[in-house]
Amino acid sequence: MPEKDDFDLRFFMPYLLNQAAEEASVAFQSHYKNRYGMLRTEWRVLFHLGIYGRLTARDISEKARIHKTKISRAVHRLNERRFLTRERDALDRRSEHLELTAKGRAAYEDLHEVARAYDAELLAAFSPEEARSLRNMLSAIARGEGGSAR
Amino acid sequence: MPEKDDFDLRFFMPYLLNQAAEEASVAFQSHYKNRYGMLRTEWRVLFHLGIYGRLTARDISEKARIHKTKISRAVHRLNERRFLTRERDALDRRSEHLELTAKGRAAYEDLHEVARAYDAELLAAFSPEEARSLRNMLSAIARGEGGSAR
DNA sequence: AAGTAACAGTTGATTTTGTAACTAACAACG
DNA sequence: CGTTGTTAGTTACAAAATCAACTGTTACTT
Repeated sequence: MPEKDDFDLRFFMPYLLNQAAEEASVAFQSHYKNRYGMLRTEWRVLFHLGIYGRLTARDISEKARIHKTKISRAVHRLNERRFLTRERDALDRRSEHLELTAKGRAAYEDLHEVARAYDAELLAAFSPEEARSLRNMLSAIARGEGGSAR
Repeated sequence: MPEKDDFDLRFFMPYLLNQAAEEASVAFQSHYKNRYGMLRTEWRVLFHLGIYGRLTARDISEKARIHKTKISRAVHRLNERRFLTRERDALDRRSEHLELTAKGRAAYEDLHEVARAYDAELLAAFSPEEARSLRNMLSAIARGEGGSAR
């Protein structure tokens, strides 16, 4: 007799994570979308450059775990709109260094502040320990821990 | 002087949630994809019908927070492959009731088991209390709690 | 009833994404 | 050097998601 339902779909992790991610992303999306007409990947690229300063597409791809084609397109658009500059590396002419322009930096700083506020708000319902624990667990899952399947 | 980085993007909730959701979903995807050639939305629809029994597209759309066009297409495909049956409501002929066929139920039961196992595995790195807490927090976020923006 | 609004579900057009194959540049090895 | 292998980034094509408009049906209003 296959024991049926002591396991509820509503608590199935991939599902729950998607729901939560969707909710969180959509709510925040309006900021970079409305204010700067950016797509999610563009916003992420911007954010990485804002934080780390000067990176190649590959650096961003690794740090953010975003596929290089997405990065490529995002960079193209951000450059087109003068949010960043591209500069070929003199020694290795395959790669290029990306950097925010003044305009890009301004957008980053604005959004950074909004992000911080949004984050605080999202976690307001939880205690600091809970929030810390949540972040740690999510990081672990994101890194692909737990899983003999891996 | 705008205080720069006491706030790390890598801990920004929408970002973290997306990473974790992506990781978890992709890892599980192979099961319904390889075994039944289903897409993510199809699998979710199947799962909902498996749990709740008899639903309309709209019910699923609400419960799963999936857009109705996605549901519509998923239902079409699942019906085509005889995983579910569609039946017009006699009283309100706009809506139709969806139900799993024997084949659909078999697939559901199989995947249900796999899901349970996957879930356990995913959470193996955490204690039961941590896991419980994680689920609760994710549910809260998914429900859109915390947020004067709402 | 007639007219308008609201709703379930579908369809088609437009955007985005994902997958593969490609170009250009470097590296390593004989 | 020349061949083979790798890497950074781009592009083309296929798959999928999003958005808007549409069909058919029921509900509401007068």
